[in-house]
Amino acid sequence: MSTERSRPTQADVARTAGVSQATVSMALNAGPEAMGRLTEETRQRILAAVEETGYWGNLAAKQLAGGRTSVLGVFTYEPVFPHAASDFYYPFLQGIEAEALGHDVDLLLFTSSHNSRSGAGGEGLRDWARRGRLHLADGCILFGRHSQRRDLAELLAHDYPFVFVGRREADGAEVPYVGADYEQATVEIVEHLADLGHQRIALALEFPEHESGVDRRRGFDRAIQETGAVPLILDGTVEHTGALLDDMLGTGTTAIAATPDIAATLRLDALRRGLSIPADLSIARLGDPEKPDGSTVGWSGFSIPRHEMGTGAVQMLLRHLQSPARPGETQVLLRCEVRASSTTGPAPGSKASAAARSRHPRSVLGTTQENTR
Amino acid sequence: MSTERSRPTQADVARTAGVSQATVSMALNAGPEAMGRLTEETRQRILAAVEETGYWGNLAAKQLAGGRTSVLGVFTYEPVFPHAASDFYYPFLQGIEAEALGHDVDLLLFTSSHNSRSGAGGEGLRDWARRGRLHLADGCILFGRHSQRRDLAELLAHDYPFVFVGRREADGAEVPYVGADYEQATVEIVEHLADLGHQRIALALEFPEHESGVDRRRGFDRAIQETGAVPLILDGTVEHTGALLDDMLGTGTTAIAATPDIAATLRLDALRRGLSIPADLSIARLGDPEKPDGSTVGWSGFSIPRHEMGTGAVQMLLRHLQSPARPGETQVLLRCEVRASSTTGPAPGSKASAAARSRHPRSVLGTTQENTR
DNA sequence: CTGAAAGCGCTTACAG
DNA sequence: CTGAAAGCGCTTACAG
Repeated sequence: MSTERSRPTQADVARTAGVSQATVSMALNAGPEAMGRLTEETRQRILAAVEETGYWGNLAAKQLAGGRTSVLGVFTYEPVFPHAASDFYYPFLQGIEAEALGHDVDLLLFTSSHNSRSGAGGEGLRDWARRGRLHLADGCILFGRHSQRRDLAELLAHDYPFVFVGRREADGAEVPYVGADYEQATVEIVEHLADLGHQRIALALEFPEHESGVDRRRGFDRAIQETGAVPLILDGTVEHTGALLDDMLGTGTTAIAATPDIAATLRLDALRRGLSIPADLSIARLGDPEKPDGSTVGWSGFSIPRHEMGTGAVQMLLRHLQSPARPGETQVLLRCEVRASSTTGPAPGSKASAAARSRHPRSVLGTTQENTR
Repeated sequence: MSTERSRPTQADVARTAGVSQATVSMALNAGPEAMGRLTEETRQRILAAVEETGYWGNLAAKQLAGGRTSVLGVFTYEPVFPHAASDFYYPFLQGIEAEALGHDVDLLLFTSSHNSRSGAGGEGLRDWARRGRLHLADGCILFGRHSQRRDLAELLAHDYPFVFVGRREADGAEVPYVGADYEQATVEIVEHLADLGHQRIALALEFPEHESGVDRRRGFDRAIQETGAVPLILDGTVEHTGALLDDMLGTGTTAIAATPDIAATLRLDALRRGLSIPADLSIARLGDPEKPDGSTVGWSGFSIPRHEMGTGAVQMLLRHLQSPARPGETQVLLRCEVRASSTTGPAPGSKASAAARSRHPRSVLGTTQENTR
């Protein structure tokens, strides 16, 4: 309960403790190693003085003098505030938080909502960057689908420490990230379908241009090569799943791998047309749904280790903060949990046996492990 | 695209622009008033140098030297991250954001979720405060139901600028807030019921101890005095609305004012018992529901000016930041929109006319205006 | 084991 | 109209 006008400083504490200001600094930041450099008695005296004066510390000064703030920023290209789509992002945040808590660092949310609304008035990340406000935090965790390449490039050029949750690219630079291995997961899904006897397999991606779409596409192509199945690339929009169905049926395609929202509406469309799943058509879901649809369908597909991506990103960031990132150690892909369930089955007319499923035991078990690319 | 190892400083900019460091500072912070103190030509030269060097500014230094960061903090005692209850809080945040955007200040979210989970590891606001991290922002907007009095007292004692969204009390100190006038709104609701001929009126509050409950209770008591109705104070829990109904029916009470969640379940209970609303029972809702129940019921009751509370709080905070708050100007209550709809009607057996409703024309119009207490 | 001193990158009077 | 200087509150070598 200080009655002074302005906040007490270390000098104030030092005065009432009868030591020098530098000693106060020592006592306050004493890591285990420096601990022995102070008498326990003076340390206690100083702590008492801290209480007495109501000293709080001045982060700005601390930071300026070269110390860390122990604050990590979180910037999201998606609206963080409650919102339909945000259920998808919640697990990421939980992971980030849990990990931060474990390391005793605080989290600061840089709000980007200017960005996600109308676009008026703000440019999101770049705004924060340009004004130097990003440096309120030692480094930053980024996530969200609508990231901008030039943002990342700018951050990289300025040597600002950050880690993206999800694989991202920037022009001519190595973006640090902790992502999910969509490519491998998609490979396994397509192989699973081929094993079930499907000869013609379709792919529908909601965001084919996006990194997450590119990865799935790459996995699809690879698996098609390996399995010798006939591919059908569909122009994927959630709105026109009817057209997708027509295309598939017209070409004799009996299985499809699709991003979650497309898969869900496609399934409903198919059922509405009297098709039965998986007897007439197998559908596999390439990821977790953005918006939980409350369905209890036993989807075949893979799920994204969102929590682990969050914790992993924080770990990587803290690591980079301690010692500069070495190239090749900045990009990590986590394994997705792949599972076969009730929306995929043997191709119509084929006699794929139960044994077919045993080809990828690992994927069905869904172990999560790191993969450095 | 600087290739230097560390971030460029004003000194670097000054060197390449051929001016002094202080001049760079001037040029960069030139408010309209100081604008005339620089040649347009040198200003341009400096801005060019800023681009060239990739200067970003150092907020810590800026703050330490006495300048503002132009960053406002937002601390919420509720989970900000997507959550059932958060729909209730969204409008507050929208208001806060909109206003901040208008004043060109950025918003920082101090995450408090440590707090809302298990309580392990963190104490929320006090954590931020003690480590001095609150000062990353010039001041702070607070909200959420689970605020701690001692937190506010501590902030006040340290002269940290903040404004609470919602009326809050602290021991022996004047907490700055922009709240909603629950007392007046409740008065109007009860008067409305009395006007409809109800002689016995019940009150059920979910959080009677909380400031928001105390205010409603005060309004209820006042209106009971004025109208001469017989009060019935019910022990309000959402879980036992059945018991509430019994109490009411047993005492011949024909109308009730209740906080939103109680009102909603009470209504369902009543309907289930074959009661008709409002013919047998009038129910008025004292506020907005925390969790939208998706009902399309035309509730009689009042709604909380959440968006305006958000904008008002930011305005007050910015005002206090410019010039220290004068006592008496720190507590504002906004008017709630009161409306009579289909869950309230004439008391059974009474002959209250339509004219009864005209007694409080203002409240029915629901104008929002400030009220300094 | 503790203190005196330099310096972090700014802003803000104060000189010229 | 621009520059030199002090100072914000810390941390971190460097002396004693």
